[in-house]
Amino acid sequence: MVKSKFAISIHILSLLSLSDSEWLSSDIIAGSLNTNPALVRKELAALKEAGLVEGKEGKNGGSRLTRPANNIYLSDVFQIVKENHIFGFSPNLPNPACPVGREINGALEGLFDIIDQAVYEKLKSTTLAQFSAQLVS
Amino acid sequence: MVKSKFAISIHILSLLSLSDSEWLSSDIIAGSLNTNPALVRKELAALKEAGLVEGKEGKNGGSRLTRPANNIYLSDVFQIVKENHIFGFSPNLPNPACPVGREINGALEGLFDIIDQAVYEKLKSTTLAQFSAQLVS
DNA sequence: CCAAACTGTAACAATTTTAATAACAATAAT
DNA sequence: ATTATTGTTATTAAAATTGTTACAGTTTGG
Repeated sequence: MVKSKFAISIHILSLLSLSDSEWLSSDIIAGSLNTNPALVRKELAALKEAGLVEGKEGKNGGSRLTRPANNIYLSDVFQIVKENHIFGFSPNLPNPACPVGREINGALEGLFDIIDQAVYEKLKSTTLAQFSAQLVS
Repeated sequence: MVKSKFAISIHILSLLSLSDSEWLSSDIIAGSLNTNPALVRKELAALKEAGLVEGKEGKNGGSRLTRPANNIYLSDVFQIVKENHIFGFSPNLPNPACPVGREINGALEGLFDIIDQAVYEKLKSTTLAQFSAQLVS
């Protein structure tokens, strides 16, 4: 996973969640994130592909949630942005002539699956509505 | 956290755990990891600073565990290599003129602490001895 | 005591990953 | 028609990570 994708997606979704069904442009969102609209659209593309967000092209277009924020779990977001395990493997293939080198990645894979699952379960206990409510108190 | 540090440290510690109190050189360890001895020594430096490993300089020197592998928890390793949160923040400071931008990082910080803690607890349930035993079955 | 085998550490180079930017066709509103 | 906006691709720039080299300092064994 690209480390910061989760934070960026949560930020975007929080804005959409609080904008009350308005179409929000990538320009406005980029302003809050202090980044580039094209970057925001790339992130939005993933959220749209996953069905969490819908887009409207053309003038006065933008993005909005497809379902209420209290029906979106932070674990859903994790699942969307998660491309790899949270922990990474060593960049080089370990030495297969060594017993440890031969077996380590398989063992790590099993461990990493367990960790990913634990994070998923933890994130399942918070909805986007609960999270974004903190931001306007 | 540098993503792959955990995997590399676990690999090193597994080798030390299975080498039965012998001093293991960074050259041997690098051979199993298929990387450079200097890189291994850098990782070892962190493990030594944390008191998990001790080094012996000079000829026939090397590294070994300071305590039995069944008294080392994978959570100990996590704590050593973890420099930041598992999840990262967006690289830019969010816009403080936006209510969401102003509050988001604080809210994320709280969430990230919870996630780190969940991972820590999960890793606490496995010892280095249990992990490395899988590698030689 | 000397040569050899190590560690520990710093500095630097190379590579890879990530983020930023630019560009533009397509679409919709006014 | 003109303007605002998405969706997408390509490219450049920046940052992070990994690899490499070098060498002083420490032990061991002959």
